[in-house]
Amino acid sequence: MDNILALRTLVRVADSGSFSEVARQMAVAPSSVSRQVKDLENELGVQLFKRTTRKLSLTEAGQLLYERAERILLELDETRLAVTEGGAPSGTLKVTAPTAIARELLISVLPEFLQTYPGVQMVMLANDYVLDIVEAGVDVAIRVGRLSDSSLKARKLGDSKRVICASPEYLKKHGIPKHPKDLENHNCLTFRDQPGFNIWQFKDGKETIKVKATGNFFARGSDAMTAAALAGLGLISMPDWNMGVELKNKQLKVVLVDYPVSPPTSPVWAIHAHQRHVPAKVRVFIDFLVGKLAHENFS
Amino acid sequence: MDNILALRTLVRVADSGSFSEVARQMAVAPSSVSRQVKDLENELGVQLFKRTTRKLSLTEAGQLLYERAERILLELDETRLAVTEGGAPSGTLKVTAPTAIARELLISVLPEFLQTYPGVQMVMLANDYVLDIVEAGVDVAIRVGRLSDSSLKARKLGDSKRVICASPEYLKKHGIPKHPKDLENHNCLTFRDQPGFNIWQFKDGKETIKVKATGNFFARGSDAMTAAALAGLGLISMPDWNMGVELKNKQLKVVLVDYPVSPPTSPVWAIHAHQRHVPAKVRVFIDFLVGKLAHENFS
DNA sequence: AAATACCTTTGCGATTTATGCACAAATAAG
DNA sequence: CTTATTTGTGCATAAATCGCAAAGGTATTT
Repeated sequence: MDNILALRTLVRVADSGSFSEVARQMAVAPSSVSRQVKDLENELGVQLFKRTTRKLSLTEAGQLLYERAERILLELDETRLAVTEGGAPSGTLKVTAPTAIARELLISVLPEFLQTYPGVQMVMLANDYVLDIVEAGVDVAIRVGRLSDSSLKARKLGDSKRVICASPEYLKKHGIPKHPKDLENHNCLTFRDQPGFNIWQFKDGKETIKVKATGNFFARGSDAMTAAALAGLGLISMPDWNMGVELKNKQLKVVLVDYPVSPPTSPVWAIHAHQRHVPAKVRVFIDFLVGKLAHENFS
Repeated sequence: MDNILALRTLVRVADSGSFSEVARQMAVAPSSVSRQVKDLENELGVQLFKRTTRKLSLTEAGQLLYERAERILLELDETRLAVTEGGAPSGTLKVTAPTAIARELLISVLPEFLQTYPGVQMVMLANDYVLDIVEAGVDVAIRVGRLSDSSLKARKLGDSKRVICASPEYLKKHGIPKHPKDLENHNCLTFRDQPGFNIWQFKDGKETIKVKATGNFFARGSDAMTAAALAGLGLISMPDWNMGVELKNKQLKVVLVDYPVSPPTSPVWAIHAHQRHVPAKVRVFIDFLVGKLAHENFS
């Protein structure tokens, strides 16, 4: 009775009342139908059909098996649908991303994503240290820059540019720098915990321009930096994705657009565990990110 | 997902958390276990286990399938048990028998049978004409004499003797016949619708003695005959199973025991539809009859 | 009554499918 | 670093399945 096909056959035979009819429906030889039922009978040691060559009817045992088999087959089909998600992605999606990107994503794309896929629930882990995604059971991680673990599959979401920007109020008050060298006369907000934190590098054609950024404010953490810039304290040098909203809302303005900050770009990746079968929720999430970020892409 | 064995494997793997362990339990090669799970994953297009070579854990989809598969497998096992009756006979047993035998059986063996097999319910069709047992959906038929349909399986329950008997009162009043010829001076109760109804034949060694039975009462139907004999109207010639109770209770007494009525015996059969798998209820019923009737056998 | 059409079942050859074994890759433990 | 155990893969073999053809049977039709 561990042969589901035989049970399916049994049910169809009971419904149609004919072996041949079922054989035609299932596009198999009538002998195959006959044998499946016979094997079932032999295995159970019970007659399932009363057969006169011209008429079929269920025996008592057959009736019992028919009713139960129908239930079981239904449950099996429901299970298949549930497990394959019926093609529709579902389940809990555990995502980790740097805090800044997490914030950006939360504001810009996640609401629409969750609305598009109602079956998906999301857990967002926003942290700026690298965690073991398989250890933490994370489905998707957003990473910037070089990747380490090759057992993970990565998909590029775009390139992140480091840009120099400030609030319109600040620029109106102190003027807009036209050349990197102008920065030496500006208030440059810097991290203090990075080595070389105050050396800003620019490209001018093939030349590299190094500028020592100085200012009266130091912050730690990208959020604090952004807040300081918003408050008009000075210029900041930040990956553009850290300020997606502010740039879009013109709360911050990019300067020195003709002098790309060096190193020019660093890739942004969506990575996920490399397994044979990528869950639909993961696939569609990354697809969604790629689609959303293709145009309004960190710039 | 139509492979139940794979589902069983999945459940056991999920329970034990090890492919090898399951392989040992099921006495198959570890590769077999691995492949069954892999095939399941491929078929569903979903990863079921997170595998690190040393640890196994269910994925979200795997957990879903595990829970549902467990239910389904349980139902399958229950179904198998229900259909095979767990070896215990059950269901409705449709029996047909000549009215007289039906009466005898009802009184003597059926109560004990039904008590012995609580799962069995009985429908008794008592009638003296031959019906098509497959047509009528009869499980067991009791028949006397020659059998016609060879597509049916028969088992002999015993031999029925035709005997001459009368009530003790009658015999006391008119005397006990010592020789068949004595019957000519007795009141012999006869059927009227059988050809030669009034010629009673006896064996005396190799000789056949024919006696013309005459009397002042004619009846139709064995019950009426028995009733007439009980009332002391005269002697009757009847198959002994027609009067099992009356003979046992000494309400009727057999005479001429040394002169067997000819033809001497006719077999009594239990017949049932000849099918590959005889239902347990049929088997045990016939076994029960044979056992019960082996000794107190129509005599 | 004979013929016809259709259904079920069985044996057999061929194909498909599953299984075990040996070996590789990977990881935890000593 | 070595050892032992576990999972996964190819390959040869064993087992199950399928379709075809033929037989046996039963209604319906001529």
